[in-house]
Amino acid sequence: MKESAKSFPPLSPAALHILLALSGEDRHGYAIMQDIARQTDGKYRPGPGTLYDNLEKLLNLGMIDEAPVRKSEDPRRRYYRLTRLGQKVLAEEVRRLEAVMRIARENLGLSGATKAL
Amino acid sequence: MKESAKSFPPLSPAALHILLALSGEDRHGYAIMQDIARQTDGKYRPGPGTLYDNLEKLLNLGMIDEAPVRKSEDPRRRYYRLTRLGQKVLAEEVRRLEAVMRIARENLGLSGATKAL
DNA sequence: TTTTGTTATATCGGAATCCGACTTAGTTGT
DNA sequence: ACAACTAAGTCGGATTCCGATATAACAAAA
Repeated sequence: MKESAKSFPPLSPAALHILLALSGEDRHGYAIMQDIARQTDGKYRPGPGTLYDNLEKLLNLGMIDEAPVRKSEDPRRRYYRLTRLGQKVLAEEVRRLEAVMRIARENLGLSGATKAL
Repeated sequence: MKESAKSFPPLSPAALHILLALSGEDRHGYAIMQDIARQTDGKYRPGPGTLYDNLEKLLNLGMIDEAPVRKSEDPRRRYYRLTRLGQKVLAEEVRRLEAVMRIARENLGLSGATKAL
C-alpha cells in the first residue's frame, strides 16, 4: 500500500463533513454530529451508524487518529483528530471541489453571492 | 412525489458530477463519463455501473429527463438533460458546498486564490 | 432518591449505492 | 473482413448508508 494521498476517490459527503468538523479542533463523536448539523444549518444530520462506519474507515485509512483523553472531563468522550494525511486529503478535496464549483458557476450562471431566488 | 427540492440529502459525488456534466449541455451517457473525467482532470472516473445506477435514480427523482434524439447523429446515443428541478437542486448544492468551502478555508488556513472580485 | 432529560458510545441488519467486468452492438477506418 | 473505438446496458459482490435500538454515565429537577 503506497498511500501517498494522491488520487483518492472523492470523499463521500459524510467523510467530508467529518474531516471538516475535525479541521477546526479535536472533537468526540457526539460533538462531530452536532458540528455537522451546525455547519450545514441543520440540512445534513448523519445518524450514529454513518458516523461510526466512517470514523472506523477514516481511522483505518490513517486520516484521523485517537486523541488523548482529557482529564476533568466526561470520561466517556473519545476524541479524534486529523492526522497530517487527513489534512492533506481534506485540503486536496477542497481544492478539487472549488474547481468544480467554478465550472458549476459558469454553467449555471450563478454569480458572487447575491442570488436569493 | 411531493418532494419540492427542499432539504435533499447531500448529493453523492457521482450524482453531483453527472448533474454538473449536464449543466453545460445535453449529453449522452458515454459523453457524461468523458466529461466527468475531463472536469476532474482524470481524478474521478466512474464506471458504467455507477453511471447508469445514478441516471436511473436521477430520472426517477425528476432531476433529469430524456432529450429528443438528434437526427443525423449516431442513433445509439441517448441524450439526457437537466430538468428545472435538477437545476434547482444543483444550484442549491453548489451554494451549500460553497459555504462548506468557506469553513474549510478558515479551518485549514488555505490561502485564498479564489477571488471573484 | 427517584426520575427525567441529555450526553455519549456503540451495534445491528436491511436498504441503497458503488463499481468494474462483462455483454451486445453500431460506427469508422484500413 | 478486420480492428478499434464508440455506446448502452447488465450483473453480482462489496461497500456504504442510516435509523432503530441498546447501554450507560451525567445533570438537574421532583
